Amino acid sequence: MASLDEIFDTVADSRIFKEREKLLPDYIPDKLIHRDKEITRLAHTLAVALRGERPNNVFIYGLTGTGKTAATKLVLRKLAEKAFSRGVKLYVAYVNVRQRDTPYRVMSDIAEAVGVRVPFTGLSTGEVYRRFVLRARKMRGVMIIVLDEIDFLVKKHGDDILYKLVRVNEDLGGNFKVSLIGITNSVSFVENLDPRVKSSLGEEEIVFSPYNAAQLRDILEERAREAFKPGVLDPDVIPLCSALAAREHGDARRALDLLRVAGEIAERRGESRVTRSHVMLARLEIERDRVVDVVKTLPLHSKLVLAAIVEATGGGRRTATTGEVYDLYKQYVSELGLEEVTFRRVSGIIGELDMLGIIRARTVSRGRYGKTRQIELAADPDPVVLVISEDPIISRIAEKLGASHGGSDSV
DNA sequence: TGTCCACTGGAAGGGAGGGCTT
DNA sequence: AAGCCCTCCCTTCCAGTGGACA
Repeated sequence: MASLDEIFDTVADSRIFKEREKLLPDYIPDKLIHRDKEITRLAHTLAVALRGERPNNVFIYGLTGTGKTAATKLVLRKLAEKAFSRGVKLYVAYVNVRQRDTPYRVMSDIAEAVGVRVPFTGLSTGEVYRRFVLRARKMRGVMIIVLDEIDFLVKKHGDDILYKLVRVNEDLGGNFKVSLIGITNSVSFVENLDPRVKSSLGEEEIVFSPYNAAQLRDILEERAREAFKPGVLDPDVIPLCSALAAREHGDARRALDLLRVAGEIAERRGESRVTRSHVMLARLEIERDRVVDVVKTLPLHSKLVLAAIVEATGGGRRTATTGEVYDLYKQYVSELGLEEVTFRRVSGIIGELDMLGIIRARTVSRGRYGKTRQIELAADPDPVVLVISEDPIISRIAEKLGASHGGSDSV
């Protein structure tokens, strides 16, 4: 174990990083390579705001890590600077709808962007909207509202709020104009929108296609130049990160994460170069952290269902059905002296765990033997069991779990 | 060819816990 | 304090459903 002194010194006098922040997901460089076309398009569309006109609403499509958010933020940042220097009133509300996942929270963020203070609960969504409109009517200027990952909102809460926002200008008089940018990685969700919302939001559409491995390499090289000290990266590190990320539909964020975490691992070990093996370790560490984060925040019964899945699948060695999982779950619950949730709920929880990528559940029909889901563990069972055993209420059964899968298939 | 299993997945609603306004 | 409203987790009810089997 290194002494604290040593830890602080190795990090403070990093041999690896020059500016690690340049690899963080929220860092947006001044130039995004391989996205010139898209950025130009968006800039042209939004530029009319500088004349005080309302830009067309824009719909932006593209898979995760294709630069949609970064490009949008970049253009808006520059636009805001330009507006400021020209004395044009421009307001921007950026809302990530996955994090702010209710109509109420979305609406409060929008209201706060024009200076309306709203409590985080207690009001109706309609009231927040009314206050926003009241304030906005007294203002002049252009407002651009970005709804990132908009599909999440619609999936959970329908398109009522979009319908309202799309028509907000009718409530505003003429001095304050609102335009919307919707960002989504799901093309299919657009089909289910109210046709009026669809046509209004889609006044302009921009598609971000995935990066290929060569483009990812360019991006990483550019960023690595700023982030790392010269010469610390082994020559095959960037190609490896790009190749791994390209395999996952050209996700640049993923590639940057790999590179950053690989560097962090090298640094932690006090090594002076980043190698292939650091990248492979980074891959495991990233996945592990994700699993830990997700499982930690699960409600009690979801953890229990997950525990049941771990046991029913023998720590990921076989598949299990919903019925098997439910039986085990019931056992745990009675052992712990808790009340059980219904079958329907367990089925719902299984669906949620699938969405979170902790398990994979395929519905299959076994003919005479009914229709069920075939459930397999998608995550490494070790971190799952670890986190579950940290929950004071259920740690007792987690001990059994640890024994049952035995850590035999650990990393 | 129809039956029937073991579920799925949609819909509606409830109530606890939070916090607002008046 | 009363009266609302919101979110989260959950319940109840129920109409499907793919395909092995008789």
